[in-house]
Amino acid sequence: MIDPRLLRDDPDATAAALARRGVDRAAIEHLRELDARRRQMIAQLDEARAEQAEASKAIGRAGAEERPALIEAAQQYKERVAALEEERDRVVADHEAAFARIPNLPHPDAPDGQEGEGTVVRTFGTPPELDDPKDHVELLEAADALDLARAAKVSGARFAYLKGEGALLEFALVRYAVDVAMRHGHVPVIPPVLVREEAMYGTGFLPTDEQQLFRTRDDELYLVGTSEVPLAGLHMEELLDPDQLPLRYVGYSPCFRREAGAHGKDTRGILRVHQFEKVELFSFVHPDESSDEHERILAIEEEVFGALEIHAQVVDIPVGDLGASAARKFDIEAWLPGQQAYREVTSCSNTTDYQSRRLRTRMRVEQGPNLLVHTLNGTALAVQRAIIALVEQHQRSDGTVAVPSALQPYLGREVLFA
RNA sequence: GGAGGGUUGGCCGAGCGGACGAAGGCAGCGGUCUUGAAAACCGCCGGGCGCCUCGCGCGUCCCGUGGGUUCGAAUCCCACACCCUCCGCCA
Repeated sequence: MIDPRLLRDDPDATAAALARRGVDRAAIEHLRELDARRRQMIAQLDEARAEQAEASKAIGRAGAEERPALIEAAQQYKERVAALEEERDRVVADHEAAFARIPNLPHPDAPDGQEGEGTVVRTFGTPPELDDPKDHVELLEAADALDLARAAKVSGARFAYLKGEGALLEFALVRYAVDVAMRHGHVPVIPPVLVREEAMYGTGFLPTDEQQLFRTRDDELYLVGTSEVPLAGLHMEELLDPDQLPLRYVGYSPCFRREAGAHGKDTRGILRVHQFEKVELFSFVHPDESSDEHERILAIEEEVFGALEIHAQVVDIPVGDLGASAARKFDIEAWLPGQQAYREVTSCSNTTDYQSRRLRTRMRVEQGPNLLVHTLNGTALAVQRAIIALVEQHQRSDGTVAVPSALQPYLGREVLFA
């Protein structure tokens, strides 16, 4: 949710910023009208309530003989307040619904453009030289580290079994990534992965991404698509002391995505599956510090992949491809020899106060009004995609995979699939 | 799954239809005292929204959440959530 006051105080600049994300002027005007009506209704209702309270208090002070007449006279206030409350509720609901669908204001430095038009900021690592690269499915299945056929029988398309060294690879990568994050001050967390609607709404996945979410039938809970959701919710409805900030976490959890609308896309292997595991970075920071924190999180991501000796590029995502809650986003795209393409392996977003406004996570300010904190999230390591990049880039002609030295202590071996 | 108890401000804890945003205590902040500190004493000490003559003002809402009764609800009624105890089940 954006700040309604911004629209009130500086409508032109706000409209211009939102126009970059495709929100048109008519929608802006509609929001302004709803905001004005809402405030008018609140003022009217407050006034009516003040009158009613005054009348009621007079009854309390009055003697027994005067009361019946006063009570009768007070009846009218009750009806008027009730009518105004009803109208206020309607206006507030309209206001909420309209604002909930407005995406976050883009960061001034975020580039214009649509999906696929991002700016490559830099590349790192050395591109592998491979004569006849196999893709991850060939490599992993040959080593019995991946079983897609049986997963399809048990769970359907876009599910997988990681077995043997495939399963060990996950344990090693996760622990490795968590260690890197912890070195940078992030506290490890295993969060709940079933959450209430409120948490989904608060993080901006509802109402805009509903078709991406798995929902439980009997309990009105959602399976999270990322641990960003429960991590963001960790401090909902809290007023934090400034000296508690920044709060930095690293979560490990499975992630569930319906991938509706992605039919026929990335159907091979484990690049795009309904269930995967991810190590996620999350920070709550003072609003002045979110841009710096964003760079910090991106640096951790680069460290994770850099030390795995994976060649990749950092992309500044254009405003047309941002999620609803993000003001700016950087992806790391690793080179996948099996596809001869750079594909997204991490993503980090600065969601400024968009999530904290809905989740009501604030910080105390000595002088002046308390502030909403800024929240940021980033992928330390998405297990399945990291496995793909790792085995495809470090494969050797005999189908074995060289383990980068940073991972060897975690895996307990120098070569996989031997 | 069954039975019972609970949810009040940063914390503890009173209040059980009218003067209650809520006693009292603790913590915190400011002051008096003191060479300094402690103690003692005095004062301050929640949040949201709205208004504006933008004043360290005014109004309104918030005692788990949402409804209801009433001129008036922290207090009465209903539903839900969460926590605790016991039984059952269970990694």
